Amino acid sequence: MAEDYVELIAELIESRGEARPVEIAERFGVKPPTVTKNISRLKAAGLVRREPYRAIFLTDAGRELAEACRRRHRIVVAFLLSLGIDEETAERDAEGIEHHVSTTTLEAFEHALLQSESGK
Amino acid sequence: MAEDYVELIAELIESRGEARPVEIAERFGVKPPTVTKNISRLKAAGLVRREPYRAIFLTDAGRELAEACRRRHRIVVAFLLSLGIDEETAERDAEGIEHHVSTTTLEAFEHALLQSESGK
DNA sequence: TAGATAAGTTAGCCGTGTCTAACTTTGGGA
DNA sequence: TCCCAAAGTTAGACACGGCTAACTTATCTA
Ligand SMILES: [Mn+2]
Ligand SMILES: [Mn+2]
Ligand SMILES: [Mn+2]
Ligand SMILES: [Mn+2]
Repeated sequence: MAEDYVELIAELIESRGEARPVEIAERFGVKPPTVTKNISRLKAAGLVRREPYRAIFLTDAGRELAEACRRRHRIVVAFLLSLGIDEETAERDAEGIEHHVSTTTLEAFEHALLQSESGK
Repeated sequence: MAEDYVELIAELIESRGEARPVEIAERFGVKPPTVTKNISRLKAAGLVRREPYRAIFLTDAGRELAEACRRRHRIVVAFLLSLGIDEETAERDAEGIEHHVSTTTLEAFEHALLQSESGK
């Protein structure tokens, strides 16, 4: 869960300028109290900094995790697309697959990606 | 959870002749009470048939699910192996990835597998 | 500069999946 | 045959991630 949250928070800060619980709730298809509770857990885990009723910020640890997750996400999606899978499905499946891809497998995906690009 | 359980149960019945909670607990690295509770849930879901203190059997629905899962598992592992990933990692990652692979993606994996075989 | 409305939180519930401690049943060997 | 160790179950606890209902805070607008 933490991974998806910090990833989204980083994206919201980048695109909207700030990360707000409403947006998070909408994107995850979840109700606001669920977001409140999960953000508290992220805060307890030291990934997020925030005061009640205000926007959400990432700590250094949170930002690092977010970057790693976003990179991994992009690689998994690109890899699935390179297999000829449609964008809709690639995006949806990647959202689950990304959390189970070891460094080894991620590297294999990157390598295969390079191959498919050169052979295009 | 159900998917991993019926998969293992089918494998144990095939190899050992019967599926016993101890074995399941060991394979999943979980304690016996956890298995008891989860088996109850499988029974409630109509995937498993069983009386207390006896071996576990799959219902028709359970057997069908198990077959689908085992097939999907094999394809995901074979696909990862075809990428040059070591068996250890392929098996471990597949165990998580399999639950997030749509039919579309599974077919893409199969297709890529055929390509890699012909191009070997 | 109020309200009204939107956003956010709190409290309390639920199901899942895990655990430990303590109990019961089963089945094989003396 | 009977007893004991292994297998299995029950009870009760906990964390996670979801929900609704009800409340509080912030903000925008008339
Ligand atoms: Mn994800
Ligand atoms: Mn993602
Ligand atoms: Mn699995
Ligand atoms: Mn599997």
